[in-house]
Parts: sequence; C-alpha cells; structure tokens
Amino acid sequence: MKWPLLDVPSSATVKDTRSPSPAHLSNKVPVVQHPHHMHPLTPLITYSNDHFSPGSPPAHLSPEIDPKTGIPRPPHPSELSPYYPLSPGAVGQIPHPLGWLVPQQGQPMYSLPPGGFRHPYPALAMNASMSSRFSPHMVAPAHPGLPTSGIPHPAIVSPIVKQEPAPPSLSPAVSAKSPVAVKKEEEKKPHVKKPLNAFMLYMKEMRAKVVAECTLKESAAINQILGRKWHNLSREEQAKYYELARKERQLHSQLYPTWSARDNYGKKKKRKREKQLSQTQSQQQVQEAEGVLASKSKKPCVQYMPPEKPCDSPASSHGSMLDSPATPSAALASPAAPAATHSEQAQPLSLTTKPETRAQLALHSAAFLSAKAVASTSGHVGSQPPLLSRPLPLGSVPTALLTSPPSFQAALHTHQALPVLQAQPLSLVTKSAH
DNA sequence: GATCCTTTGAAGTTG
DNA sequence: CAACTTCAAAGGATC
Repeated sequence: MKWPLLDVPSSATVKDTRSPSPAHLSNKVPVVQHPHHMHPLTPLITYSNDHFSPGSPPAHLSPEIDPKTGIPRPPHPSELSPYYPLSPGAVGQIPHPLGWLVPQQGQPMYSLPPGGFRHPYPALAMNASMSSRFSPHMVAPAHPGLPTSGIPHPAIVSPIVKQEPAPPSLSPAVSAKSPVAVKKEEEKKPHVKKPLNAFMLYMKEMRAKVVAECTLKESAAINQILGRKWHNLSREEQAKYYELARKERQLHSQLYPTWSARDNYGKKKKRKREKQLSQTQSQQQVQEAEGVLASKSKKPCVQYMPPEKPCDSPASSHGSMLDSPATPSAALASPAAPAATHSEQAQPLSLTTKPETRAQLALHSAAFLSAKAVASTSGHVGSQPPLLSRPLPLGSVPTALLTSPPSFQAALHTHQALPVLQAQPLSLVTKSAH
C-alpha cells in the first residue's frame, strides 16, 4: 500500500541528508540519551524510514487509513491499543509507546522522578477511570519485569520541580485546603510535563546528530539548525513526527486525563518575561521591533554558525522563522491529518508573530516583506484543499530555498507546485495558508 | 544556581 | 475567534 498522502517517489524519502537513525551515525556521545542501539522513535512507531517509505507504510497504520479517502484517520482513543499496549497481553510484547525513553540511563525524554519506578503512573493510580481503561500492569506498579510496567511515564517529573510562589489554586479540591496543604499537595503531585510536539520529538532525535556534525553544542544554535532541517524534511518525514507527537498526546491524555497544559503554567520562571512583553507590545511595529533587536544587541545568528563546518547554517534563522509552520504541512503529510486538531491544520504561525522574528524580518529584507505581501495575496487560505492538491509542504520550501539546493530539490520531489515558489521566499506563502 | 537563548507545535489565556 | 503566551528539550551562556 502506498503512503496515502504522499504520492512521492520513494527516493524522496531518502533524499534528506538525515539518516534514518542519526543517532547511530553519531560518533559522539549523544547529547540525547537514547536507548542503547535503539532509534528513539523506533519502538513507538516503526517509523524508521525503512518502514515508513511511501511504499510500505507501517502495517499497524493500515487500520487507521480511511478506505474511502486513503487518508489515515485519527484513531479513536479506544483504538490506541495497537500503539499503546494497554491490554495485559500486549504489555509484554509491544514496547511502551515511549519505550525508547525507558532504557535511557541518563535523563529520559522526561526526567524520571525519584522513586518513579515504583510508581510509574501515579496519575493512573489516582484515577479510577484510568484503572479501568488500562491494564493492571500499567496501573499496578509491581511488575518490574515487564517492559512497560516499571516504567514511569516520561512526562512525570520529580515533584521537586521548581514551584512558583505557589499559585494557590489548581483544583477546587486543592484550593479548598489550607496553603500548607496546598503546598503539600503540589509537592506530592508529580509534575507532568507537556507531551512533546512533533518538532520536539524531532529535535530530540536529531540533536545528537547535529551536534556530532557540527562543532557547536549550544542548544540555541543547534535548535536553529534543527529548525531549518525540520523545514527541509519531506512531508512524510515530518508526518512521522506529527504522528508520533499525536500519539504521544493521546497517550498522555490517557495517562493523565485530568492534566492540562495549564497545570504547568507559571512553573517556569521567565526572567526575560518583561523583556518579552515589551517586545510583544512593539511587535505590531516592525520598526520598533527593529529597534529592540538592535538595542538588544542580540547575538547574531552567525554566532551560532558552526565555526568550520557548514552544517545547516542557522545564519538564516530568520529564514526558517519566516516560514515556520510546518503545521500546514503537518496536516498535509501527517497520517493524522484527518484527525489533526484544528491547530494542526490551521495553526497560526505563531513564530512569524514573534517580535524578534519580525525584527529580523524587517532587518534582513525589505524584499521579504514585499514578497510576503505578494505571497499572502496568493496564499491558500480558507478551507483546506484536498490534501494532495495542496500547494506545498509549506514549511519545507522556504527553508529549502534559503538553503541548499539539494534540499530544495528534495522539496520539489514532494511537491509539484513548487516552481512558482522557487523565486520567492516562500516562507511567506505559508503565512497566508491560514 | 536560575534563567536565557533558540527552534516548532500544542494548548492555554486574553481581548 | 484571532492574537498572544507558555511550555515542552537541551546545554552553553549569562545574570
């Protein structure tokens, strides 16, 4: 069966400079502690390119493919079992969806809480409904032998998580208690982290490779590179991560039905908060943003460029920032597209709204701005066109153009409609997508 | 030692 | 509902 959304030459799958399992190629100690010899994503979804080529989509994905449209449909929560071994029988056979985090000796995807191995899924234990939905193995902590049972969900982090002066209200039950009790509650309550999004998963996987290829280690720089690489990914490659992220979210919601991203709000101190706010205020004025950028004497992206190795020069980070939203492409490519949340399909390009981005935009190219205007008028707005007829993998093109020809060629492989964009800094095209 | 930087995406909040 | 904000990872840089 062909990969539903991707009528792409199989070559496109391998065109990317990335290796199927970069970690393997890394001759350095991975910054990201991957499981031994294991591709981080492999256990969860056999998404190594080998299995993910359009010609041979993961067998387990088949059931999710809508026979009518050929488009993968979003699995209903009740259909998660294929990925998430919730049944007792499956537990021991199928790796935990996040199993790739498990063997990690260092910090897993999410930090392990002290004692976490004894209470892998605190949330489950606290939630009766979950108990009924998950296998005893997952609920009961005492199964050290089983791959999944003794594994804390990576999202669970030490309760020692830095707490703000305690926003005295989390849940009604908690708020009713005394401040002390509340504090205890919070301390007791493990910090459940947000599930990683597609890009985060990608970064997690690729960081080590990039670090190995480049001489830099600074995450900010690495992330710029990764951001560019992300855009250079083909649709199907990105789809892997979108799908993976979607499943992560689903698993996460299953494990922590009551969890909300809000729970973690304010738990990170933002020293820069004020600065950001001020920028936000000014972001409506590019000029002002420019001023901010200048005054901030921000480190030039160039600084993040590998001293010697070319890598994917993050220098044009402004480029990657311009285009950003792989979201549309996500919707396009991701097998989960149909199931994609509205945000996945029509995610506002938050990035492009970032003050700094704007500033850079303004600073770097008036042409870009004009191009943007042009692009925006020719953008694809409104209802989503048929997946296959969609103009592009919005996210990838711009970067590709801005960077290496091979990348662009790769993009071309996946999109017949690119030529027009060739001459433009398309990033912008994306912006109009919503 | 805490926070920033930097990226994209998801989800929250705000107006 | 659009726009904005926060957090997720990561590790060197900065405060």
